[in-house]
Amino acid sequence: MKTEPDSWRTRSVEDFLKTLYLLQQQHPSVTTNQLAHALHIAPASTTDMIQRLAGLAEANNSGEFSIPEPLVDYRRYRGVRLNAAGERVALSVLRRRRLIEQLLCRFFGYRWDELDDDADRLEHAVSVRLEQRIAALLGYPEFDPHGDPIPTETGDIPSEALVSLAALPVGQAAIIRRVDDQTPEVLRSLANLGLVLERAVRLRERNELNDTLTVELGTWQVETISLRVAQTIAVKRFPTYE
Amino acid sequence: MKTEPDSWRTRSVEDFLKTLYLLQQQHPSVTTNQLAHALHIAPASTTDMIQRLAGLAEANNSGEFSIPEPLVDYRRYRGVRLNAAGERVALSVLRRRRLIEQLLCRFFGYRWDELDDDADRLEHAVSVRLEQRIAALLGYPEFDPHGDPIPTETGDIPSEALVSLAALPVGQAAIIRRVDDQTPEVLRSLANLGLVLERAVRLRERNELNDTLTVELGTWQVETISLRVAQTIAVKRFPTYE
DNA sequence: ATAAATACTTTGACAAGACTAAAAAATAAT
DNA sequence: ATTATTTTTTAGTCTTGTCAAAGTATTTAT
Repeated sequence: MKTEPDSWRTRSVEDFLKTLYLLQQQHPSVTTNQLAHALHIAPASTTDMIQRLAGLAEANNSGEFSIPEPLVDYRRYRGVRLNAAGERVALSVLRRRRLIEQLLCRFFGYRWDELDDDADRLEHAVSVRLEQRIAALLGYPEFDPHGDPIPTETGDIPSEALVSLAALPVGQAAIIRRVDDQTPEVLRSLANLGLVLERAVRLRERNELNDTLTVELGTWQVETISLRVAQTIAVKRFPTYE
Repeated sequence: MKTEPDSWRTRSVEDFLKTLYLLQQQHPSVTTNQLAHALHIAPASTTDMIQRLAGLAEANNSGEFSIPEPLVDYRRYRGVRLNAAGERVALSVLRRRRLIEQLLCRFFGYRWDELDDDADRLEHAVSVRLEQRIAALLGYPEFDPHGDPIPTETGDIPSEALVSLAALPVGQAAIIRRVDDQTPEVLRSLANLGLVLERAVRLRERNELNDTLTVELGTWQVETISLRVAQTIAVKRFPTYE
């Protein structure tokens, strides 16, 4: 009876749990199709995976493939959710991913819009030991290059009281902490405008007519961005500015 | 007609080419069994792979699996060799591998006997871009943590005139440049004795009776090692010492 | 209330990689 | 030179992960 640990944590299982976790942040219950779309696999394959992770593997094609315990709650046609065990796994995957992203930025000069490809590939190749060393080398960072929190080894999630840049009152200063958009083009254009993590900004004007916002950066620079993009920028309110 | 490049460079193909290259350093023509043993796969699987890489894929089970051009010369029952194209690929795999090993040592504090597991996993997950950045971060190193040369991007192999520590005349001083043994236990014990890369040593005595060598390290330290191990230690002769 | 549209599941298939068993070729021994 | 042994190859099978197509369930709109 081989006890080779974690042999069930294949690439596709880890991707699945991570993606499910992220989708759950927005929708309380996640549908097969949402998952299939996010994972770029067919709905049929998604159903397959869900059933395996719910512990209903028997009937299917998928050999034995034993998972130690169910990782999701699932009722057919009714969507799927991570249970406590599944969430633990998802958080550990997310931790590794975000540490890798931070490493690529800080030590290898990647821009925040160039991370996806390489992080995807490394994510499943980094051992626990290397993950720990990366965390140490980076000084145990709490946030990744997009400002997303990096779960700790025990599964705690660092957090700050953040609001959307779009929701800031006019005149209020704040510091950019997180950008939820992942589109490379958007990230690049934000960086070009100077809207990067830890940058202090002040909301100068809200133009409801054409759905734009004008913000001040430093004393002289003034930039205009769309309301839609501003909603994806999470900021920490800051009492004084300049 | 999709031109997705390098989709044929799977993990097993890269491992195969790398291993074949290393075996060729010692034996001019490499047998199926040698490869099977080194790769830890069955001889039958090895034959399969050889035939695919030689461009003889048709008859077999292996779907289409198109390789752009043959990478090995092969005559059945007569062994296999890399051709020029295959050697180029092998060297690029080896470069990536050795850069990774150097990175793990220099930035993540791995000892030279701890590299194998993690390097094996990362080897196939590092993109060309990341490989270039690693090389830059490390200052374009010429040798890996065991002293093996790191091929350049153009496939050149840095070299020095080295001899085995076992072949040194008594009294001769030299600098340790490479250790060919990969066994973790041996590497660890060498490191414990102080026999590490770049360390200066002088051969004090050769004891033919019990096949051992005695070497001086610095002024005071004297250590004894077996002739067998000494043969795997490549050194650069050094005119003066101390 | 029922037809149409949408969402989900099942079935069957395929590809890559690896294995076992048995046949064939090459090498060694008598 | 013939037989025995070893090595290599062939043939067939298994596992994991993927997809397409067709069938079933649920929801929506009229």
